[in-house]
Amino acid sequence: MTNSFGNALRECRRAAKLSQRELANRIGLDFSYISKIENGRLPPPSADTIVEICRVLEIEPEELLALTGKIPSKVREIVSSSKTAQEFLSEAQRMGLTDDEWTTMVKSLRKLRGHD
Amino acid sequence: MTNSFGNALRECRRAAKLSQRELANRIGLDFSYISKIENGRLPPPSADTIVEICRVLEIEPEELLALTGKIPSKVREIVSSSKTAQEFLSEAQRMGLTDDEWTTMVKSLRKLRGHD
DNA sequence: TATGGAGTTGACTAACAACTCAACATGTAT
DNA sequence: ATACATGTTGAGTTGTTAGTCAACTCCATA
Repeated sequence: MTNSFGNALRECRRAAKLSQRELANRIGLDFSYISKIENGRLPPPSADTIVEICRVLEIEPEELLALTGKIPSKVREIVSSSKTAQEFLSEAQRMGLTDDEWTTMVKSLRKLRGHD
Repeated sequence: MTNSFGNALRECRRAAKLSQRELANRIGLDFSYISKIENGRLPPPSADTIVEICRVLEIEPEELLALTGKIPSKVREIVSSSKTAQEFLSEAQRMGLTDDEWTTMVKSLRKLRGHD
């Protein structure tokens, strides 16, 4: 529980068969930073960096992000720029949506346009 | 456009008939800080300070908070704790929802349960 | 046994956030 | 004219975020 992010990152990185150096190079970070994060010596990186890491590891960023309590800047942008989006989220918060209900909403979202 | 928060704050403060010094004193801030914020010389204060300001001015903090582009803590909580909620928002971001579409989503949200 | 790849650690830093302090300007009432 | 409340500004402070750099250690294999 103390270092769930670091542990998850290490697992994902190993699953992708990358060394700390390789991963770090592809994002443009110092490899020692990766090491410290994996060992919980430093807190998780910024949301944007997490997204970058996931891009390189070819995994979806949601799980790692959820472990950190951080919100990616793109998402923050829509949330803070659209009044209607805020309304939506306030309502969702008020209702206290379950995971299943969120999943239903994702489906509604996809039905909004023809299904791509 | 450039300084909506500062302008709104100034209006609210004047409506409450408080000087910058009075307002600042009641929160425990330096009055010159209020001045700079009102003039857009400094960015809006922290969310907590905004809430304090609103408490003193006897107004609801939502409007001023919304002007700052900061994510209200309620919303931040759901978004950061639920992987599915993040998935939803990432998808919404990817699709670039219009305001009308967000409104549709709010309706879907309400249909999710019987109408409370 | 030495060469190289992988990981760990301590010390340091640049940029930013959220302010304070001191000095000065301006407007108003006396 | 002056006294005082109010507002503005430049410069500096303190803490946090998100890392870097150089110096190690450990391990496999040629």
